Amino acid sequence: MFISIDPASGLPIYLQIVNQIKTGIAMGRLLPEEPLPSVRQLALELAVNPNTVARAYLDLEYDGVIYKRQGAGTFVSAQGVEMSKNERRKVLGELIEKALVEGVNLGLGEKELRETFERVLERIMQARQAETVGR
Amino acid sequence: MFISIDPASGLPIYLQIVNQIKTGIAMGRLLPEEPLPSVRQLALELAVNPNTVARAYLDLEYDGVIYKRQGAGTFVSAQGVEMSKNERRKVLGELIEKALVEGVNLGLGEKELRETFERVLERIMQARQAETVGR
DNA sequence: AGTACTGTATTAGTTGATTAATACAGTACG
DNA sequence: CGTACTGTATTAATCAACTAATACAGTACT
Repeated sequence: MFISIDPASGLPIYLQIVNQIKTGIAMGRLLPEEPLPSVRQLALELAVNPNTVARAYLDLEYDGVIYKRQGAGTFVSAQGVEMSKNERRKVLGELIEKALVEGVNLGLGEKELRETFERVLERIMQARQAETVGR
Repeated sequence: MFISIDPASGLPIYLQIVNQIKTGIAMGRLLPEEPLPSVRQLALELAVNPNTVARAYLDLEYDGVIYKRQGAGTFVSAQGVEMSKNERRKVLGELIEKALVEGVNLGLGEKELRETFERVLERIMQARQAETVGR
């Protein structure tokens, strides 16, 4: 697995797991229906209590990006967020606003904000395509 | 003052203050060198301990968006973040990545991501211009 | 100088988040 | 059917975040 914990990060372990898995899915490194490591397996690998991993998986399930089947394991969802498109746009809008407010207060101009956005978007989209092509 | 606290928000009071002031500055509702309400005044208004407001102001000062002068009060900085442009882009990039990862996992496509970004950016830029023109 | 305003420091109480130990319960599959 | 794997529940310890009470210290301004 590609997950690594940084004890000095200050961010709770379970959130580090959540973030990295979310990023992995968004980047296409984890494809729909692909199994995640079992709670125990990942816990062992990260030298962490199984409950901590379970907590991360719980969050991810709540967000709809993974699903679980007792005895079988945990899997990446196939794009199944039960939210209206408007709600999803609202959530996204708030996160983008947060980023832009920060950017403006850092003294960055409209052009730089656009450039940074494009750069990040391109990177994500290219990563996704590279992954979905290779399998 | 335009700040309002939502006790049910879950977000700490001091962070609600920080966010709203940052947004206010980014939107141009608060202009450089403009004074903020005193710690006591805002605390009274929000029915909150002065230290809570002070804590918010401390964060804002650390981020460089305000500065304080004993006896005189607290003021909006004039774009004074001491960070290289590269560092600032990195910070912004991380926040945008976070937003985009979330957006992708919500099932939004490239087009919708762009649209949402443009919508939010336009809103901020227009607000800024409206404010800076009116004074 | 004195009064009334600024922000600051100290201390302490409360609460919730985080993680872990450990024991439980359900499913796969030889 | 039983063993070995899944995830789950319970409980508890620890720690840090948050907020408040209260007292302190510096500046403005008449």
